[in-house]
Amino acid sequence: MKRDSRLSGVLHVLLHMAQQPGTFTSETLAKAMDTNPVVIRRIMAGLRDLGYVRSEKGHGGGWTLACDLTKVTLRDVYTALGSPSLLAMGNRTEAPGCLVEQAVNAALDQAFGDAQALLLSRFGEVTLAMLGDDLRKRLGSRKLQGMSAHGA
Amino acid sequence: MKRDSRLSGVLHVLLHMAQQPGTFTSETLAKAMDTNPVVIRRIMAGLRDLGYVRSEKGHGGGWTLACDLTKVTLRDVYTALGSPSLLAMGNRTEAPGCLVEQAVNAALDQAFGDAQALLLSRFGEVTLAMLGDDLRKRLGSRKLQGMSAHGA
DNA sequence: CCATCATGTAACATATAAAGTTGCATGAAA
DNA sequence: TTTCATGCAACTTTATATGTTACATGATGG
Repeated sequence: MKRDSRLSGVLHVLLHMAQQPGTFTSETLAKAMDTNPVVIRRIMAGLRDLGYVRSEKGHGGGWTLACDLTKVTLRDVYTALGSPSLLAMGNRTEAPGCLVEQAVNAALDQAFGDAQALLLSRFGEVTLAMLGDDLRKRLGSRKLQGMSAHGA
Repeated sequence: MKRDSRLSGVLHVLLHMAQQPGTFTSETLAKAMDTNPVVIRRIMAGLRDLGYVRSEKGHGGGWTLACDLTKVTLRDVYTALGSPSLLAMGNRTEAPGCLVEQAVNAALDQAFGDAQALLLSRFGEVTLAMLGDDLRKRLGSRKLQGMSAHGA
């Protein structure tokens, strides 16, 4: 399966925006992420609907942060993306008539459920502000070497 | 992403075989699983290479179990499949130059790593024999209703 | 009012990986 | 030597994330 990197992508966008106040166009963000503006709008749509960011059209328009970064967790962002499936593996058949399959599903579902719960729990423990703090640390040590955030 | 059901599938096959001694052709197993014989051979190849099952050609040939079901865990089976990726999500870019991306990756990798470790650990706790026991329980209660393993 | 800018969205194209299918080679048994 | 079964390569199909194009919508500045 192709790995889903939307969560990674949207966090990257949010963290970039958190680095300085103001509005950012999809094109600006897309360039920083080396992707297409439409992709930015796509992954941001859910966040807008939930009020974490705002978007405005026309001159001077673009995206702005509209939430308390200390309150929004990775889990909130994940939910805003529509809670895409976390696991690459699944049951061959859901609700099978075959008892053998039922036994297999029961065993796997147990493990899958635990892993999903753990992931969501971890996501819930990390706020965007924490990511920003970590980033500032990285920026600090990098600045000592005279390099920028995107530096080679 | 399309969900990988090979682990589910191969466990189904093994559990079917464990229900009665003897050899099973790929075609027989494929019919029970409602799939193609080549798919069976494909998902069984790794298990054969590791000695968990044997395959023989020609008249009377087919697949036979060749392991102690109390010793082989779901993790062993997973490994035999080639340890396919467990998570549906991943980082947008591995080893990025962008510090923002590095911060995002660090946070996600933590959660992803924990979830993977938990899954592997759970897999390691469940043997094929345990699956068989669970299946027998299910068969028992179903028999009281006059139904077979595949019965609708 | 209108030209410009930016988002919103649909539609289409591409990439990747699992699952299914076909064809044939290999080898064992009757 | 015919039949049966696996081994395997190559191809098709399907699903999904990602990328791209085109155009509608609406806001701003002239």
